[in-house]
Amino acid sequence: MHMYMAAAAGASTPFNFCRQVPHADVFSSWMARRPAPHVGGSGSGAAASFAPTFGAAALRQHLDFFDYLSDDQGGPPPPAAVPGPSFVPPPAMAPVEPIVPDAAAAGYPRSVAAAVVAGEGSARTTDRIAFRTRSDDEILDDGYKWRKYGKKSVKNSPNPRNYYRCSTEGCNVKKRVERDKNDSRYVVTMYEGIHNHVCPGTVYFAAQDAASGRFFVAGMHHPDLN
DNA sequence: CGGGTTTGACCGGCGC
DNA sequence: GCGCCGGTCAAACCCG
Repeated sequence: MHMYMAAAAGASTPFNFCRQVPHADVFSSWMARRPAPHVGGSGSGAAASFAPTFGAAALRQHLDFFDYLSDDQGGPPPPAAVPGPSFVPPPAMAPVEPIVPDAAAAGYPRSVAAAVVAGEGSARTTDRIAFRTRSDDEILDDGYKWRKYGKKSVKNSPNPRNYYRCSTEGCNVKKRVERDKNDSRYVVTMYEGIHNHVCPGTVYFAAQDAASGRFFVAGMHHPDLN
């Protein structure tokens, strides 16, 4: 029999959240509904790896907050696809607003957005994801450490847009945060890139070998909970 | 003193 | 070519 213990250490999380925060269920619900090719340029790995970290329980929490991004016109089309025939939205899941490709939603140059809309994966050079949460606090604690490098007022919006970069050396993940111009109760967050480092504060579970008594890293998730 | 924030300047893409 | 706009830079500043 193994004895498990938690060790404070980093863990390689493929996408941008490494901590279960009140906002995370929004992200995961969105990930579950989102067609994989839009999630990351390298494929569906991000979605597949992310889902176990934020499970069904998370999906059932914090229902009053929302879901997902809006585009600059505020009238995105309905979701084009739902990944996997077996996916069933949790009964209490908050209504999900229509999904549009994140590049278009994030206000990227029209050429890039159009390429993403058209499914031209080669046109994009980074992974981008955007979503919207109802929050008084614009800074959601996603477990990573961010450094603000810019603030800009954007046209047609009364709210400024803030620019953040991952503080970890060598990691060029960025995020933009701004209040929804149509409803300032909501915060629109857009991530760009994949962290290339472990997440500060993520818990590893270590296991002890009964024979030798030695500890070893068993993974990010408690084996009994897998 | 080191690291993060602020903020005006600068730059490049895009539309006209 | 010009102007607008979004994104980034970097110096000054702030804070623990």
